[in-house]
Amino acid sequence: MENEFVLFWVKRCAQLQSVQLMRGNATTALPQLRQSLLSWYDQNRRDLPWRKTRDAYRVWVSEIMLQQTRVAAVLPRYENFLERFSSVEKLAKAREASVLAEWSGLGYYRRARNLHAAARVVARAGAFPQNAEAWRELPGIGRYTAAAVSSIASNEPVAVLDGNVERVLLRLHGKLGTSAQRWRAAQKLLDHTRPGDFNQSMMELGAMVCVPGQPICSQCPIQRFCQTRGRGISISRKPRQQKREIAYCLAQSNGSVRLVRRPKSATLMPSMWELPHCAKTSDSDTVLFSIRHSITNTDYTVRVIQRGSPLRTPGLWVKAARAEQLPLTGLARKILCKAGIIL
DNA sequence: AACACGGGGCG
DNA sequence: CGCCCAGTGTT
Repeated sequence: MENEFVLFWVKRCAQLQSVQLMRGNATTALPQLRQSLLSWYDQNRRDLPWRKTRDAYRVWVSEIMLQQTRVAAVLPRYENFLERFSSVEKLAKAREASVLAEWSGLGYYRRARNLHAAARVVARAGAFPQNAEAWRELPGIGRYTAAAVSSIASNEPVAVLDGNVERVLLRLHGKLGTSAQRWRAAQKLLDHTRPGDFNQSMMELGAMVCVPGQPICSQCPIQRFCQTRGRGISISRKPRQQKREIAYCLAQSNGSVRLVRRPKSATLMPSMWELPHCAKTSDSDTVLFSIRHSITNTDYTVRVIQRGSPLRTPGLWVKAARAEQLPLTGLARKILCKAGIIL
């Protein structure tokens, strides 16, 4: 009886706090929300390699890699990259082709080019930018990444807004305003004592609990403050994937493979290496294997062809060991791996 | 505000 | 095989 009475008041207070939060005059609910989220994060956060450090360079590299890219895809590549380019000075001194080769398969290669160019700026300056506004001036660093790096590495109280945070905000408040309003909402929520952890806790919540599709509200630490609590709030869909077919030639000889370099002027993956295209096939050609490769909104079915007649293919003969060090496109790497030519 | 830019995982 | 994920820079 007494327990029920207490429970009633706990719920009642939660309701009142939620209302206050929604109306924006909420000075009591906000600290509790922050505390709940941070406690949850402390106990449930995934043990990711970039969370073991607050080193600006390492945080920076992780944020660039994680742009538009899943954690699972970054995981096997992050440590390798940092081993190869162990400091911002080392990265600055490297050739762009080496950086691209290490990035091969991660996609959005402009990220790697910008990271490299920015490393040269930082190395020349002799110091990392000291706040988000300064980070923002480097190529490849937009508003999100500047806030992420600065809050995590330097505890600057500046909020991040990415797809995860937007989804959390949408469900928490039941609506999403304009872009400017979203940034303000995120900033208003931010915990100023632990800004880096708070930012990560918002993104972690979006990734693990407040997921796209059906959120797992039973596990949500801020359910009490949430306006929607799992009621059908979702983000609009993307356009369908187009299907296309394409063929490449796989020509081998004496431990070498035929490769072509994309034009420097190409819009897509300039200067990177791939297999020669196979425009048309003859009866003597063999389909070694087919693989799927999906890029943005195009879903490719790729046939890998071995020429029956010794047709002249463009490109250069490249030793297998050498090919591995080239900036290969993800697809080229995938084909060479599947053919057993590289690892 | 719209578009271009890669690639992988899941069922 | 269909479906899902989400920052930066340019126009």
